[in-house]
Amino acid sequence: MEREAGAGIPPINFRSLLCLQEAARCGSFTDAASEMRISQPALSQSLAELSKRLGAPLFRKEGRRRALTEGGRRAARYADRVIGQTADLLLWLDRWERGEVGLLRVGMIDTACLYTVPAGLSRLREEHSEIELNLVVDDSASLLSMLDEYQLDLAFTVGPAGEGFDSAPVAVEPMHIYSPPGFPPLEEAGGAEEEAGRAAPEGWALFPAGSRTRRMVDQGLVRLGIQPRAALESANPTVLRQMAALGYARTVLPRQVAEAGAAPVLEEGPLAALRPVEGVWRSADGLDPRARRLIRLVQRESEGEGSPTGAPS
Amino acid sequence: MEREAGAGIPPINFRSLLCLQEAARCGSFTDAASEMRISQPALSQSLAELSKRLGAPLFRKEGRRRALTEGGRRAARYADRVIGQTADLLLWLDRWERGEVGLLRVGMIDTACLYTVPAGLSRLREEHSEIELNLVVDDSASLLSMLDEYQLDLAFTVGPAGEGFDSAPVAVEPMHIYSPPGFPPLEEAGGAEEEAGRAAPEGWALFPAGSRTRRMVDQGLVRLGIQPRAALESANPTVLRQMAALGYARTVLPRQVAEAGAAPVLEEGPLAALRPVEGVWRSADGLDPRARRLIRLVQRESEGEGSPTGAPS
DNA sequence: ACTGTAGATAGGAAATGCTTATGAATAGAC
DNA sequence: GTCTATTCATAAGCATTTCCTATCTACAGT
Repeated sequence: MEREAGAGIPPINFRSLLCLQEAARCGSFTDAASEMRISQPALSQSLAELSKRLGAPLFRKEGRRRALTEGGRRAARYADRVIGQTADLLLWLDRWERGEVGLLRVGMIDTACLYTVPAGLSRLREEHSEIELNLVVDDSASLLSMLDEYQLDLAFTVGPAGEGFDSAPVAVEPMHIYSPPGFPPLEEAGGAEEEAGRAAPEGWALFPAGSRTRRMVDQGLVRLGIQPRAALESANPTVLRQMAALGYARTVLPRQVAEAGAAPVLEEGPLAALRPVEGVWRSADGLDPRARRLIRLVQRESEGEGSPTGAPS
Repeated sequence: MEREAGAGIPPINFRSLLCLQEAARCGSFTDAASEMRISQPALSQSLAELSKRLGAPLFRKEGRRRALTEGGRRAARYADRVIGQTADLLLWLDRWERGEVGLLRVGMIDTACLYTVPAGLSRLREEHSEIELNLVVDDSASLLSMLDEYQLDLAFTVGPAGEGFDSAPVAVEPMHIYSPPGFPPLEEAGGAEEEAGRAAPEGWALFPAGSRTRRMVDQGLVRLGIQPRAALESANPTVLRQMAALGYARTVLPRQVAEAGAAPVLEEGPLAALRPVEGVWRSADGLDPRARRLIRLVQRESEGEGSPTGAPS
């Protein structure tokens, strides 16, 4: 047998609970009705209905007034509780709608987590400590699929987002070619593999094949007349910087990443790509209010550094 | 300004909360509707109304199904709570109507408290420990006025109860004249005040003038040709017995009282009155279910001792 | 007995809720 | 790709509920 949850519960209307609460408080139907801005017969009937549905008398005649029975007192306490809980729920839902409370699940690519987003995230936690945050760091493609599967509410990824998503730009990261100190000039790196005096560079340290950034970088390098061979692949830009810094390979990095490390300093070459970082969400559901708040804060905090060119819808 | 308690709370119907609960449980509107034995559009509309009234979206489209939003989950938890509390209330009210729980305020005259009622009271506490008892012992007139003022639900008093009250008999107490051991024969007590050899009785130890029992006793004594002079008045029958036992006066007592004491034993004279003890309640409100239970138990327990001749209505 | 007050009842209008029939969007099969 | 089944939304009609105004009954105080 199925559990018959809630079976046999009569159709009670909240108005009738308010009537009961007010009548209990006022000790008079007439006063309670005028407090509630409804007519006396309406309140009277409402209470009669409630009594019938609860299956017990809530009032007894006492002179020409009506006094609560014991069951009535119990029902009134119940009404107080329920109305209180309802008021709480309404308040919470209102704040939820405004984006002041609730859960926000955010996905970010590495550089967003390292540079673009954290300032805004801090501001959000300062200004709205009741927003619960869930953070995930992964590559753009994974984040977008998590977004699509409702495991995230917002993702900061490399644009463009594509079908089914809306987005707002939060930063544009200039990606330059970076070479280890003392590497031969870049022009020769494209064709001549053998170099006199010291070991020629084996290849490039690059984002993984198939990633959005890698595609972007490949195209940029091709435009520069370079056909790179990937000697090392990593989704972690810090790893790429480290490899370059150790002299194993050239790489292509967002400038913030390249400049972030301690010495040794990499030599900045030409611009290979402009990587747009966007806040992305499912267009079907619209932008979560908490997500909108975060995007705004991220944009404000990164003003001047990246180039936020549009506001979230 | 008045406190605007519960203002702005929309008219929510419990059906819609049940819909939400069921939809959350089933994960499907169609299934939830069939569980609730209503049509799918009814449930769908009910939820749409609820969402509108709460002012927040409870579901989002996810494929061709609808999934709870965070607000929806919160609202569903709220619905669970409210429905649970409602079920509790309904259960309690039902048991209250059946007289299995609740408060019972009982008033009793002394002898009822001492002899007639306690056995029934014990049974009631054994069988229905959830009935909260409030006991008052006083004279019949006081008890009836407390009953009238809604300070009692039931009173065991000397009948008849009178206008505005209903009653059920629970016992009839034979009240005999009791004389101290060695007192002169009763015939002489009426007229001759002086007696040879020892001090004649000063008079009678009687219930207070104005009390129901006193009136009853006075009439009985008159019928026996006795015009009693009250040497001592007390509402406490044990006091009367004690005075008689000490040889100060004759008295008229319910037999149970007279026989209850330790030695010395009083000499039982003729029957002066038959005092009816009744369970009494306000006719306007009908008999409280708990009171009915107690009356039944008192009648059953006193079977053979008193003479219960009728059942409570 | 007269009067004012508290609540109940009656009749009608508006809102709410339910039903069946149908439409739109989606997932899965072919 | 098209076809089909499924899931929910929408529409139209009817029943119920809820509220109003007007009136009535019961009671308390004079």
